[in-house]
Amino acid sequence: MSSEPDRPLRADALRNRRRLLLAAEEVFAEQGTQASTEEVARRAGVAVGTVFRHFPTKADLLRALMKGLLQQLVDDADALVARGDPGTALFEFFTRLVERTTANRTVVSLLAAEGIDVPIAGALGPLTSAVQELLRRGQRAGAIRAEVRTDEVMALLVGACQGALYGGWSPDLRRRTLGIMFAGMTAPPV
Amino acid sequence: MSSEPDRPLRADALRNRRRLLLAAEEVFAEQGTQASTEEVARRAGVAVGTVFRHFPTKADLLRALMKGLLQQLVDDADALVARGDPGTALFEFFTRLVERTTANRTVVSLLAAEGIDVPIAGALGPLTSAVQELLRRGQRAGAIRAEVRTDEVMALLVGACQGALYGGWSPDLRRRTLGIMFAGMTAPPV
Amino acid sequence: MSSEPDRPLRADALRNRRRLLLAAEEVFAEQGTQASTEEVARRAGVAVGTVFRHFPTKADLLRALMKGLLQQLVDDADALVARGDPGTALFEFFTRLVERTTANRTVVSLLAAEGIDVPIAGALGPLTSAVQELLRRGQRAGAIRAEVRTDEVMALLVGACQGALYGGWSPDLRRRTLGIMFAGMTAPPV
Amino acid sequence: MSSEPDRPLRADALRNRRRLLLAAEEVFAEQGTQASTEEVARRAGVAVGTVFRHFPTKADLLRALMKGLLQQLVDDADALVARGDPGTALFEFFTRLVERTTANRTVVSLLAAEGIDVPIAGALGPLTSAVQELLRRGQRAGAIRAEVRTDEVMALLVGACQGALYGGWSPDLRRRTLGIMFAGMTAPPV
DNA sequence: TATGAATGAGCCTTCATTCAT
DNA sequence: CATGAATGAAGGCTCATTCAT
Repeated sequence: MSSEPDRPLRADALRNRRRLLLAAEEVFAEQGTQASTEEVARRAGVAVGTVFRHFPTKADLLRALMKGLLQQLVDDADALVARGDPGTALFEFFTRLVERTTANRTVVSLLAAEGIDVPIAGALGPLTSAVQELLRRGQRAGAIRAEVRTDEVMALLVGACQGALYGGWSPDLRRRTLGIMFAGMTAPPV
Repeated sequence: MSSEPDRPLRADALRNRRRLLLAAEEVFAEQGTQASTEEVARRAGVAVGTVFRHFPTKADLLRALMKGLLQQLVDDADALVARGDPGTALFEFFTRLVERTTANRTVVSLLAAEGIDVPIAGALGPLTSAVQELLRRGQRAGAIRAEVRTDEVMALLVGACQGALYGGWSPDLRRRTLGIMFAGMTAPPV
Repeated sequence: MSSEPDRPLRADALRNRRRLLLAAEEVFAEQGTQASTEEVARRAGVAVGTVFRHFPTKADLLRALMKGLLQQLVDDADALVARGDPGTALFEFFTRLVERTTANRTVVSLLAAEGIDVPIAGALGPLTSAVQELLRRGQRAGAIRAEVRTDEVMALLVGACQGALYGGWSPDLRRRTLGIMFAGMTAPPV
Repeated sequence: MSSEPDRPLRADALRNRRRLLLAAEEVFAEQGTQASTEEVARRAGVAVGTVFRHFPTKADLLRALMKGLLQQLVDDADALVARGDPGTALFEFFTRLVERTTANRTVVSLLAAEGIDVPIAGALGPLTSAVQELLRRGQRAGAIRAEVRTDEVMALLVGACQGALYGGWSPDLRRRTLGIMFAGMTAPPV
């Protein structure tokens, strides 16, 4: 599910790797990316050395984490492509993502991670593709204006997540704020 | 302009205070709030001790910086309230703010500052008031839907800034993304 | 002998812990409790981080040191209780303690440590008990007056150590000064 | 009264000097000699620069303070020499000094000042002379044994002060502890 | 391979002392 | 002379990373 290793690992090593990613997600979600590696190790029930054996650098750990999280998003989007109502699938995706972000700051925290030079643009590729497909279907279904492009949608997506995170949106505020974004994608431009 | 001191200072002290805030803005904009106080001092051309004489704590420096930056935003908004076209003033404000953020990550970096317990909600008060006025006028001018509330607008504002910052919006992308937000505020909801 | 760790440690860690306490005793004895942690590390031949791994705070190090030193005193007193001549054991204890203090200001320096909130009164408990027993035996042997109480004896003990430390008592002066204290405990009051 | 300056001073400078010594006594009594020079200045109602104009070094300030305090003790002792009951004057002096110390840690704090290399032994000279005289008279009056020497008495004095300071002697404990010292000076040795 | 102790650069902050105003 | 801002050397402590066990 989350971020496969580069090469086959012994069963216990693989288990540790998974535990670590889970623990890291928790810890960074709670405390931001400044949380210490020690804390991640503690939460995973291993020693620091183990963290560094699996991820030679804190940045590597963050990268792996992000890769896994992005994959989940892609899977989510793909599922909506496959089974969702074309007219609302994109909006549904937005809503879910923001909901998740509100409760879990990891994705955004990672996007915002200042010290880690993850080639985000590149890593975002697969997610962008999935969103593109959702967008295309929404447009075909007549629910979204034809001129809307994928990069705007991605921009809105990131903005919504960040805004939700640092603004602490309530469910109601979230609904109304996204409502405006959705209306903007539907209606003719100003 | 930016964050007045609590008490009258000698000419040289005042000059240093200003230099410090300027340097801090630069440094934190470039490196995020984790940049060292030492670096701020170096950039300002003073010794560390001087930073701490003016701002007893790093958090105090960040607070002062934020206060000044917010004040600039409020002034900007107030000017638009006084002299702008009611129908577009709010949108104009959005655009300017995002433009500035794209080039200067400080505001956003501060909003996102995790370690600093700035009473952001409180400090945002005056800005919120100014935005509220811009919104009200836009609504009176018939350019913005009546149901749109201030908190959604603030949410969009923060989201736009954050998105622009971490997404690295080009001028074109910025125009289109904000265009969707504006359309959403103008048009009837989905 | 001196201040056991809370939990089992690896051989090398234990060795370092001991080295640290030894170095700390030396350093604080020479320079007082204001000596830097860095200096303690240097003397112990380790890096600062190691000091803080063993003792999260300078105060913790001082506490541990004091605990160990007090334990030595208690052991010393207990030995005199078990094997000493009841009539002179208490005086013997006084003499030994002061002798040691003259050469090693640590105990006193710690007692006087102003910044460290060691619950001295509490920590002194076991020592007080041992002294009490020495006193009782001295009284039973008819060598010390019945009215003398433990707290006076402790007060004299502390005073003697402090006096010896800051006065730099010579062996002869020490003998005569303690002689007066002992005479005071033996003879009827003025 | 307390520590005259080396050369004549302007009226205001003299006033400041006195204020400073008073403030320093207060501050160091409360917080020990580690209290900051800034705090002394604040308490005296002057700027730091003024402190350093009068006392080029913190150590100089402490030295001056001590000189003044010692002078008070000497005056006290001299008064007892002149007007006290020979048989009890020395004991009276002990009691007063310890009483004062219990409430005011300055003298002792200074004696214990680790960083300041005051030639205490030398500075103690006049006090020693006065004590010597008190002792001599006590011995002539038959109240103190002939073999007791001045240095023992000084040693007991310092010990009593230090003990009282760090032990926090209650009035009762003080009486009993000094009682033993006095008995020891009166009675024949063990 | 896992452990967890050791390392050491770097951070924030304090404070005696100097010096421009 | 007084003022109080500036200096800069420490000091305590953290934490990513390395390495002996």
